[in-house]
Amino acid sequence: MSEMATLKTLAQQLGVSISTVSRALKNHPRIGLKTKKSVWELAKKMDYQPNRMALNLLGKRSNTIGIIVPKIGYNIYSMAITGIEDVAIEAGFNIMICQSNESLTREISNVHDLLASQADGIIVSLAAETNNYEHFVKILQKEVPLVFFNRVIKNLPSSRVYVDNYQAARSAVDHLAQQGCRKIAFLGGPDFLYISNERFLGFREGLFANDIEMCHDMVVHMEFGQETAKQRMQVLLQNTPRPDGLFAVSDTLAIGAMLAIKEFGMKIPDDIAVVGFNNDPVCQLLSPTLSSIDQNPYAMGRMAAILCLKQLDNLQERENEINLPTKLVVRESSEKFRSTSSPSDSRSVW
Amino acid sequence: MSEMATLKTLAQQLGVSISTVSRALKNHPRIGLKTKKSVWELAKKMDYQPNRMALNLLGKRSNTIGIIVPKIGYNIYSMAITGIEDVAIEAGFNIMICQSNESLTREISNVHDLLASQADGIIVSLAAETNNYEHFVKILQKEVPLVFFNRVIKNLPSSRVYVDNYQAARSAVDHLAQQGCRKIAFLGGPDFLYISNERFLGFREGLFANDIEMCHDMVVHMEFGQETAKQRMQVLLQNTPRPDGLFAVSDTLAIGAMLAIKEFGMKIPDDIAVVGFNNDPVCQLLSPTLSSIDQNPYAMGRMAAILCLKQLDNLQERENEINLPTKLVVRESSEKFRSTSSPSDSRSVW
DNA sequence: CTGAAAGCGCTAACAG
DNA sequence: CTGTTAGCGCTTTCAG
Repeated sequence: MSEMATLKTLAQQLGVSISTVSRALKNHPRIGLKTKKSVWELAKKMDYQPNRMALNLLGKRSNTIGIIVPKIGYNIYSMAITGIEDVAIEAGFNIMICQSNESLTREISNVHDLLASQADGIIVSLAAETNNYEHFVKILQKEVPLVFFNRVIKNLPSSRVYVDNYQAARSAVDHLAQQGCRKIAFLGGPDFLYISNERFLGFREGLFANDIEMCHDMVVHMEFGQETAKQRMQVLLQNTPRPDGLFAVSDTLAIGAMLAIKEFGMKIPDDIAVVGFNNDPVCQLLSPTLSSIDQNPYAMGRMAAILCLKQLDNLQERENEINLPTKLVVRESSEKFRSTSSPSDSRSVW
Repeated sequence: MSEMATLKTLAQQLGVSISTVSRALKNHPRIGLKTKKSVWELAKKMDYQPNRMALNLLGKRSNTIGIIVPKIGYNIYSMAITGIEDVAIEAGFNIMICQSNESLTREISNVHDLLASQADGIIVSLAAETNNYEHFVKILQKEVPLVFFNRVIKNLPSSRVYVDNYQAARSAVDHLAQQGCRKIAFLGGPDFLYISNERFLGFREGLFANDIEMCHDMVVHMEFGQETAKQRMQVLLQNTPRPDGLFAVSDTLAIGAMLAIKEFGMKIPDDIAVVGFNNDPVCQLLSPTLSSIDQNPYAMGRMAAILCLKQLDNLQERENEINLPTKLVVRESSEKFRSTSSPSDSRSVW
């Protein structure tokens, strides 16, 4: 790398002291106008940029906030990251993104990397595998602000941003019941994952409220992954009774299930109606288009970043909890009686 | 943030000098065994972590490589980033990801941010808008390693990783011609974008080689974006003659076009055969499934990172050029005569 | 109005 | 085997 201009360089060339240059650059009141001018000019000419590492060392801040997500390729995470980024940049922070790849081991090493890099705050959405929270306790011990979003942990003194998963699931089941479904299956993530469980509770309550009996072998918990979902659905389709409705806790799972259903020769939504979760853009491209619950990941990311910065300013602000609204977007995959009055491709129910 | 343990802290507690602690921690040969032990123990107990900022300041390296991509949500970029990340982490580097959002202004500010953060190297895939390269010249002037991938610039002394777009496009056209298409349309990105142009040249040559006349109003250049592509395709469908084949330089454009074709009431591939570019996972989920050119973005990312690190070690290694292979993945959208012998959902042609 | 000096956390000569 | 010193680039007292 070419020798960067430093305060020292500038000072020598101008025959003044380092501190004068420093002050001139920051428009300090008691610096001579002509001195200021000449400093400014030389700085521009030499393209001087203050050395961030020195600043950071001095300020004991890295001005970086770390992010850990399962995979940046999942639409909700790329959207959430964009939200975090927008807030962070505006506040003069950089972001450092890590992918856990749904692996606990990797997530632990992500945490260590971020801590070693002196991240000023850490924002996390859990890996599917994560059933052990020691690495997060470490963050807390170091008093580094910690915010969870989407896949959150409840019993840790940290902030959380997520949606009312219980209500969202209930609304999905209500909708399926309205479509005439009486045997509704549930495709969920690992059962120790809080949000998956909340969605299950909402599901169960939905069945109850609609006088539908819950059939235990229609409730499936698994790792996330389209292929796994497909296999699990294939099994469900062999069982008797066969489901006539399906609620999946992610669009990826719903898609895997749809593939299985099609291969099995059944029609969606006529034989089985399907509702997913996340409202991934791909939902609109499927045939049939997939009904799903939208949770506005961009807003979730923004909120998470805001809470993180708040903690940085004021340690008291630890442990905030924000609930964002969801909306069920109804599309072809769950609409057995096609509404004749609906002009657009989907209707939204808040 | 709680007071982090520093060398000073440890030294004071042990009643030795800072340098002794430093040396003990690095297993320096000439340090007493018992001293080492006690240092090691206290360090573990206090969870000492060397301060990265201090290290960086000293080494004049940030140990960070910067990445600028149009959008992390695009599958090829999230895959490429994963490739870069894997290489970088193994080499002890962190990555800093920026999104240009296809905007030149944003890209310029990304470059400034990364430069200000003292990125040790920068890896870029151009924004669609970018038709001015001054900001990259600035990187070069500072002698910061610069590597382009996928959307590259040719006439700048930097490294490049991309595929043989010309050949890839030719193979797509050859395939369409084999399917009996005689009026093949082209949906491209901005015409000043090098790779889009190369794909156009391959397209043109493909037509020529197959004795097909090029019809100028079947060649469209535009911003990237599904909606725009849909609109542009709607126009093409009104024209006479109407295309019976389509090659799009990205899957997003192909998808926009497919939506237009369906709405217009034509059948894919029977009336119009379609081939996209990138082999996004969504290709397999569409109806019909979309034929596309795969360019192995993960490998592209890895390669870009490797070239970047090489430049860091040795400035002479500037300006490497790597060409990765592509393969055309044939799916339903372009197979007019369904092969009876094909058991799987797609055939691959290298 | 400007300069000198100390210090952020760490390493690497240079001395013992 | 261990301590002292200087210095990475910058800000910030404290002295002029």
